[in-house]
Amino acid sequence: MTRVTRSRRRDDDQPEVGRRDARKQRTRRALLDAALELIQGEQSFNSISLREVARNAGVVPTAFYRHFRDMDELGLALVDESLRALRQMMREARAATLPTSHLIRRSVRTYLRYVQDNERYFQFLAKERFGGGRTIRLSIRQGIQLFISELSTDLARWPFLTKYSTEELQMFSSMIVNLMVNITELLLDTPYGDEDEVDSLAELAEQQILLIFLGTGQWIPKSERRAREAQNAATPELKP
Amino acid sequence: MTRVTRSRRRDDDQPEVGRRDARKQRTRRALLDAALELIQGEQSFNSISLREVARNAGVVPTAFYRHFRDMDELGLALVDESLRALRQMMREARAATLPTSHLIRRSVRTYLRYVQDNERYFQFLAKERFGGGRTIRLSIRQGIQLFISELSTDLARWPFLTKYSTEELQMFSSMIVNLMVNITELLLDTPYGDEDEVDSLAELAEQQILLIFLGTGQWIPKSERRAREAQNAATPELKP
DNA sequence: AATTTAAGTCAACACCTGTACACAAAGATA
DNA sequence: TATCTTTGTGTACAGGTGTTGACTTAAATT
Repeated sequence: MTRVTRSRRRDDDQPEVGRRDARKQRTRRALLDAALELIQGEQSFNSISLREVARNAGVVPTAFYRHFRDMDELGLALVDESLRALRQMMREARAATLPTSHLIRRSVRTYLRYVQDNERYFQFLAKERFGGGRTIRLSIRQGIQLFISELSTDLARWPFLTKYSTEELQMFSSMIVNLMVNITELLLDTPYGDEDEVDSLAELAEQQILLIFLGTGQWIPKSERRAREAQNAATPELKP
Repeated sequence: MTRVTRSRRRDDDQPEVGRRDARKQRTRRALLDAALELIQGEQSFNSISLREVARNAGVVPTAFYRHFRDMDELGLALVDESLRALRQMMREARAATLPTSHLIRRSVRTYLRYVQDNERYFQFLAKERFGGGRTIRLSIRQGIQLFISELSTDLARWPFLTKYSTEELQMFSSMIVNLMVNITELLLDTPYGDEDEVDSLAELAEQQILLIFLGTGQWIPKSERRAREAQNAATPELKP
């Protein structure tokens, strides 16, 4: 019972462009948008129903199944979409090369602006990072881990960080990324258009990142630590 | 139509101890426990139903209303319970006074141990911090802010931090607390009993906290910054 | 001992949910 | 043009949901 009649679908994964597929993509988009909109108003992704999504997309419930097997699959599609958009933005942000302090300032500002412009996606990510099902949670965390790795390789190119192992650089990066995640989540709960609040959040982020860099300046690389261990305390000590 | 018949309830808020109230407290507890248990298995708080909670507590749905107006009220009770327990634990942890590095190590270890022992509460907090309704979200954030303030006043007593303003100390504290929140959320997703993973998480937390303290050692206090501004750059600069 | 109070039960309601199935319409294929 | 394929519709069902009101039962109060 193998399928003999082959449709015009080609073997490569290029998007279809027929009039019918255009229509399909349009309602698929409508479903995704409906879900995002409902998440903003409602509580979380798994407290909205398939019927609600369909209704909000102007489509009958059963039509939903033409696009997604169930709500989980739609959720995964949203994760993918959100992270893909974010990654592209970060790639653009890294294009510019500037002196350190300006680079921090600029990166933070453009990132926060981006979050504001794509609020719906970040609301979704923030809520599902821990609230969602296991698969969704894991794919979000995996996405964040990817950002940490990318930032890590960027840091490796900075002159005053070359002496550190990749493991150490990963730690520095993860602190910065986590810090930004935190700021993001604060930003999402500030009423839209409150530019003063956004400014102070940006300033806070800059200061926190700066503090971390100041810390790295004093951090004793793992490679050097052994030598000092012989005559000194085990862990790098604070200067009182 | 003021109520004339007064029950034996006294005006102070001491807990009642009658046989009937004992019974009431018992099923109230059963409801809270049922909710916590369901949250662990299910997705999030707002995807579990009143009937489920009642059923899981061995009680008929309508009995629920004798204890909580609706699920939101139960949610708030859970927030309160979770944070109250945590605060008490932190108070105990601060009791011991030890040299700096040992104090960090000890605090981190006992905290993580506590999280493991009260996993259900922290699961709930992590999931509802962003996934829940507005009131629950806010009361959780307010609770976290309280920890930041308490840590901040503790830091103020440390000799090498006395030169900083309360605002700056708040920033340091918030970084440490947020860092620990992050570690907590990682801990919650490690399978129970994997002590090696717990150990490496503890070590990671210690290193990150240490890095922040190293940063504070290089941080130029706001009070001194003005004097340097005259002849130097605006923000404290990195030594390359 | 008589009465009041309150925790828990029972049955019922109107509503919403996910999904199955048969069908209509229109684009794609032959 | 005739046939096949696919997207979306309509109907229907079994089950779960929050909330109601009138009830039992036992402890607390008088």
